[in-house]
Amino acid sequence: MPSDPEAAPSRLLSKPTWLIGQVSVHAHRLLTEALAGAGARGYHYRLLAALDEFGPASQVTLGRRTEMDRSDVVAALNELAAQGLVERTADPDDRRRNVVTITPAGQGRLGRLDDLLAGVQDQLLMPLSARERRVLTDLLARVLEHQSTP
Amino acid sequence: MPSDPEAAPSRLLSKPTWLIGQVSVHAHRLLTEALAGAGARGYHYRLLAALDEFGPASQVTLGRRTEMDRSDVVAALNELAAQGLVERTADPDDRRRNVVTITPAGQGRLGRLDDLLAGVQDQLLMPLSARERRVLTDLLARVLEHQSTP
DNA sequence: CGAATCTCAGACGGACTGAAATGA
DNA sequence: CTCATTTCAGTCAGTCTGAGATTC
Repeated sequence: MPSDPEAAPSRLLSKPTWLIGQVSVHAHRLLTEALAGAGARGYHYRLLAALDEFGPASQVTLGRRTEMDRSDVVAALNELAAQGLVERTADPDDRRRNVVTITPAGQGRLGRLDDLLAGVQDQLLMPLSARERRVLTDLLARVLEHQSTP
Repeated sequence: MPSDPEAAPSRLLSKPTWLIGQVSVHAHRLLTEALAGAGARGYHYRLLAALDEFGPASQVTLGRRTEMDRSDVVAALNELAAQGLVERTADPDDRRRNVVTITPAGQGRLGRLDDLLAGVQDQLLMPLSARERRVLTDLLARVLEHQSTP
């Protein structure tokens, strides 16, 4: 019976795809727990961030910007609207569309979630210096950029 | 209507947790597709790698080493055994246990999957130099290490 | 007519839980 | 009796698909 029964095979530990997957699981758990503590979910933050940055938008556009399924956009907006954080109004130019707008309350909420998520980044990247964090972010962004432009 | 309807909010694009999640999704897709082309799944590779590196082991031990659920270990081993890549034998010291062993055919298979996965790493990290790849791997490993030892 | 948008109900694959069977 | 291991059936949450209603 070998020494450490918890150790992962070195084949896996040395593979970027494995490391990224493991870190991603960890990050997702930190994120979900922090948001749950504030009564929110990742979908809510994504939608509020998109509305705050780009202004009012239709639901399909929101789905594209936040990488969300059309179905999940509907459900998450229902929850946000019930709390008065966004408003749905019929688009006068195209009455198939809902134009979704962030409310002042929604912006306040977004600000508080921003602080919360900044704490999560800090928690995740604890072992790295400020410089190393920038390097990591830069490398990841470049890998991601290349994905969309092959 | 703003310019690029595909652009994600900068709040998200600048957050390590978001970047890691996006890269992880991309990496997982590359991995799954490559393995599917060879008629395999990630679980198969993980199990073969653990068996090759640490030698014969019980199913619970394999589950801990590969981060797999006990249930999924059973199913994946069934598939590997059906192809003659592993063998299950009763442990003479504790007959509750199955001792799982990799066969020569399994080692051959593992070698071929290794080549395949090396290609996937290359594909994922295409935009980075060899040095940058090492830096990225090192930073990720340190973040991960800190997770288990808080 | 065909195409796009919103909405809901249900499907679908992956991960996990519970419990039976076996044996220490 | 209690605990550990293997195994299967079933559950569960997250994501996506199909279809209907509406409007262009």
